[in-house]
Amino acid sequence: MHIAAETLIAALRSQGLRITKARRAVCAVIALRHNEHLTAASILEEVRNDPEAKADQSTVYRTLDALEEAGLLVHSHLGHGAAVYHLASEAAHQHVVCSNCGAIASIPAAGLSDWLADLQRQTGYLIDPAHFAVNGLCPNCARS
Amino acid sequence: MHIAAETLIAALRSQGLRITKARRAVCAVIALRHNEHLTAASILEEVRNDPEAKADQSTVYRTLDALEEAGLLVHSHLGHGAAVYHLASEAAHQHVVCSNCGAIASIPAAGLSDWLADLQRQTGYLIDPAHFAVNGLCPNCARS
DNA sequence: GTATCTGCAAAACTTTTGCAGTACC
DNA sequence: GGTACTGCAAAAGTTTTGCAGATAC
Repeated sequence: MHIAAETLIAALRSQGLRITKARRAVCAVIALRHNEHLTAASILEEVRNDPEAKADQSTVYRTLDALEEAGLLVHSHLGHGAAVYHLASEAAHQHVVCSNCGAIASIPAAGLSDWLADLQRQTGYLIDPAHFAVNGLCPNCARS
Repeated sequence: MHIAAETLIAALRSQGLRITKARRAVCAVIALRHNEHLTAASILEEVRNDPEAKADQSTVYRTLDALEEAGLLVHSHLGHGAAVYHLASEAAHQHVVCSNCGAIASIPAAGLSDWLADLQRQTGYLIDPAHFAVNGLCPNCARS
């Protein structure tokens, strides 16, 4: 799965939002690293490494909010620490979070749709199948 | 499902931990309210309402840690706010969290074991089937 | 008696917000 | 030119930690 920073930028523009250096920088990082588990902190650090572009913490958060509002990004609070962001356009996948060390693994969603449909019927909630988290112990921590 | 505060206390004692007023108070709240979605804050408030027993914030957290360490309690960070605690002895269940307002609903686990087994094979993670979270929109928020 | 636990206070961490100035359209 | 965005700084909310004194065993 690949997405260009320009795609994100274009989407922001089409929402009537202004395109600034800070927003370009954040979009660039997301486009480049979307297959990792991005946190606001890691995005901020990455942006700061780029001598061309700088953006404040609050601007990063505001940009992430804007992207989420535009439906391009989703985030959630998986473990004990910071929220994880990823592209809404990515294939649905699950996260497994280590209860001990916080390590995160991804696995594709499969064999879940029936269960999710049931869940939706039972709770009345509109389930977001693209994103949820399972707790467990990662191989390392399980050994101890 | 019912559990007595004494059961929790006994478990702590059997771990070689000392039984104090603060720990009794926290255990009492958990025993009483375990079917709600307990947060550290709500437990603290409850303990403070009891004129007999008082416990500091940090003591509540440390007691919750101790109970978790003893395998009696689990907690996880479901939404944007505080972590939710519940008894490990409770029947496995899932949480559905509203991405918008943070409302939480529970549903029983069913039809998931196969999928979880697969997940365990694929990731090497030792999955905790008793606890995980699905994101979605609650009926109220879904309407808007 | 002594190791463990508590309360207090302060810090750590993530995220949000107010506001004056900057820059996009 | 005017509105939207940015940076800075400070606050809010949850959880952790250091330490001196208290208490369970």
